[in-house]
Amino acid sequence: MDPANASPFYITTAISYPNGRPHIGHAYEAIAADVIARFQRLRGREVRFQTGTDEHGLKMARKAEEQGRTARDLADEMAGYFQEMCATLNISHDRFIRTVEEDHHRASQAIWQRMEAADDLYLDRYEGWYSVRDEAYYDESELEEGEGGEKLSPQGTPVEWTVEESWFFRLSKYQDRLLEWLKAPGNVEPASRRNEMIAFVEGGLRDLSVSRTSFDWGVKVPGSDNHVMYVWVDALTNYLTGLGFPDDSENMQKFWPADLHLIGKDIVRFHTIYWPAFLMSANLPLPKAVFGHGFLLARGGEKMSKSLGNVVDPLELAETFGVDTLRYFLMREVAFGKDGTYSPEAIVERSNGELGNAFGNLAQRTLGFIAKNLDGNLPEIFGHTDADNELFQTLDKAITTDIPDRFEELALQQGVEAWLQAVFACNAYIDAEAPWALRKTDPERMQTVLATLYIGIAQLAVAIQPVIPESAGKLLDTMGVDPALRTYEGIRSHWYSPLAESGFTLEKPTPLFPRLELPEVAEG
RNA sequence: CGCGGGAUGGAGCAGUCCGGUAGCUCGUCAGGCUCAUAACCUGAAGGUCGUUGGUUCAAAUCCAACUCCCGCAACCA
Repeated sequence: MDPANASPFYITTAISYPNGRPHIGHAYEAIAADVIARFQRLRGREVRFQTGTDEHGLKMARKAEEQGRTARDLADEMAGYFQEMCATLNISHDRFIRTVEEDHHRASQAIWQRMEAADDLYLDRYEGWYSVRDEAYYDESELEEGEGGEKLSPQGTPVEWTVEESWFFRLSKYQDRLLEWLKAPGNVEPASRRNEMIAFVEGGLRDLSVSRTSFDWGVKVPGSDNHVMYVWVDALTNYLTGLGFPDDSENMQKFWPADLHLIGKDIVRFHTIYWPAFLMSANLPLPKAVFGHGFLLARGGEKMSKSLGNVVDPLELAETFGVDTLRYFLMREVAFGKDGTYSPEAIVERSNGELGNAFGNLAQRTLGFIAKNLDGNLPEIFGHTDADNELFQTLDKAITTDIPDRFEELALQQGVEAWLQAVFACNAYIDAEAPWALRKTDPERMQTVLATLYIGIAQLAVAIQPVIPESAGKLLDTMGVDPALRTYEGIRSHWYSPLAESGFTLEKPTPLFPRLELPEVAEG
């Protein structure tokens, strides 16, 4: 294998702020990251995949206070929901990190001390209009008048005049180096996000307030016990914590810098300006790529009574439509990096049309035919024709080039599209060769055709595993494909004849993706 | 000058960074097949790529201006 492909791969999602239950957006990000992680494993890379929750900060503290309990208690409950979501959606993370964990406090304090040692932190006084909701200070000139004459942030959120002693980070010092990093293609994607960030930095950077004294729900600043770190300082550090930082651990050596931070477009600034600056200060390598995906929106026109357009609980969606169907839909429907829409109608349409009719039915008609007409014995190959070889070439191109290349460049939608085209090619092949007709006229040719399809279906199943791991795995199990062969390389090897000769018997298959009906509407 | 997203055949969308036969899914029409989850396959119709101007041998794609639509309560990805 190519050494570049064999190198370790570290991918992270943003850690979720758990002051509410997981919504479809959290699910979207987790699924996308999982697809990428599984894809890289298929390529033979050693993958580390981290997700988790970002539990500190004033909003959590306030929320807990409102509910009359401790922040930790609230955090424990909410983190549980996020862990449950990951489990339900079949997310294959190696670590679910919680920022309240002991090792994370240690890591955050360590990076702080490094920044301090670099002379990048200084104590000063901060006063200004602070929006709790935005967790940001605003300049007087930025404020707007509310209806009652009260002051509002540019986002329309309430602001309070706040004075506090604060540690500051010399962000301005890194302006030039940040620009250089930002401008290198590949570091920040998609390009539209990159350009926004470049414009932001070119507008000039101010030093960043990085500690708070007004509450204590956070990581203590070393040597300043009345300060807790600004929530983003500790949140971003999670990517290091999970690798064992500050220790010179095996994982740090193997996986840092991260290959990909997958985040939402709303927090690109934190990940492509603050985070690289912190790392520069701490003298650590910068992540190789930060990708800001788009948001998922409910499709408009929700007045239609049969629309379920407002269902946003990802677990409910998974329950209604199936985990793999949801995963497939999100990857297939939305151009990765742009905003997208979802609706029950669209999910049902994709599932029935593409998973059910195209792929599921291809497997069903082929495997069912073998089970029925050959007593489940795998068909023998009596020499391939041009048509067979053409199909093999099409499939080979799909699984060696079209699909992996698109996935590699995070064009996930197009990768799935390429897979679907290969599925169509198999359906066209079976129609053209018509094994049901060959059954009477040329049984040997019939067997060869079925064997060709068997190989093709296995390749298709392997190729789409990252997206629909459970269904693809189940199909490959049914087909008797050794798990060790379920990689892009493995499934191209000479596995079919050995399997056929091993005496393996195919059971009568059951439909992989049953037809979905649009759920009955329970309009609230 | 609030921020951002968008305008591509009937619907929903890719493609726009790196100009060069306009692509996909669904729908429609016609035909084929009947192994299969009433699924599959083939063919066809249907687009001046929002407008205007510019650059160019060549623009959906680059530049300028303009028009229209959408989101910005909460949660935030």
